[in-house]
Amino acid sequence: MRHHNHHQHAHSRWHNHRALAGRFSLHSLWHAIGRHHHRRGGGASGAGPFGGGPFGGGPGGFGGEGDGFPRGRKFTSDDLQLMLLALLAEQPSHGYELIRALDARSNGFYSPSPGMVYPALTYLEEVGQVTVEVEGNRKRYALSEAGREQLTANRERVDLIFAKLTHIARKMDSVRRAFAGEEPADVSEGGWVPELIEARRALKRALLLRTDAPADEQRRIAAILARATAEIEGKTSTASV
DNA sequence: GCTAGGGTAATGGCATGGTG
DNA sequence: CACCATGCCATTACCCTAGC
Repeated sequence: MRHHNHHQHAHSRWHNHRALAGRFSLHSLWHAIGRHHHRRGGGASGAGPFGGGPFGGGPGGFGGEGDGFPRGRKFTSDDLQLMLLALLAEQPSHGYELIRALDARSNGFYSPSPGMVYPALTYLEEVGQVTVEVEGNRKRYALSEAGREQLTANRERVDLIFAKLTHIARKMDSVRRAFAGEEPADVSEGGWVPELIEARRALKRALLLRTDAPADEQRRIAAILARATAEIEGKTSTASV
């Protein structure tokens, strides 16, 4: 009800480590401002679904062919917020419940840590997209009107994210089975038929070989891909494999 | 002018503490 | 005893500066 005793215990521990830490207080940032916006000054790569992923310009070269399992960052906090909104739209719940929901939905692939979720919820509350109802010392979050609008505005994005989650979940499952030695890799790509997998691989290869293509050539390719995308979205029924 | 290295900032996860 | 919330620490990526 009215138990407000955070930040009491923190001092002792923080004091200890503080000596060797050349850093300064980042912690106050979270609940003070809510959340740090903008990644960095001129950050080039950033807002993708898999976001400023683990592989950027640093060590490790280019790793993810888009698939493979990024062990580090999975989703941007932007995307996380959208997912939270979507979940809350279905049913108001506590922060912990949301974590578990995400975890379940992705077959354990994506279980955002508390340190990520709670600040996100706090932020959403601050911008008025969710409302908080304190029940004892738990907080029940619910979607607000503004949140509903935000969700509607980004419906497409949300669907994409969840689709990706489902896709990964299936893949996860098949990998698990592979480890168990049950089935080889019949559906290793998450339920895609071999023809599709092969086609996608061929496409990647073709693109890689043209990594140095001049601008005109790149535009031509872009047009082709755009056309393909349109066609895919246009007639989802008959697979032209 | 280009490449390499170092430094700074941000994100994600883990650990601790508290309450029902 | 189990579950939830908060805070701190560690790791990773990006940008800037120095040297060749």
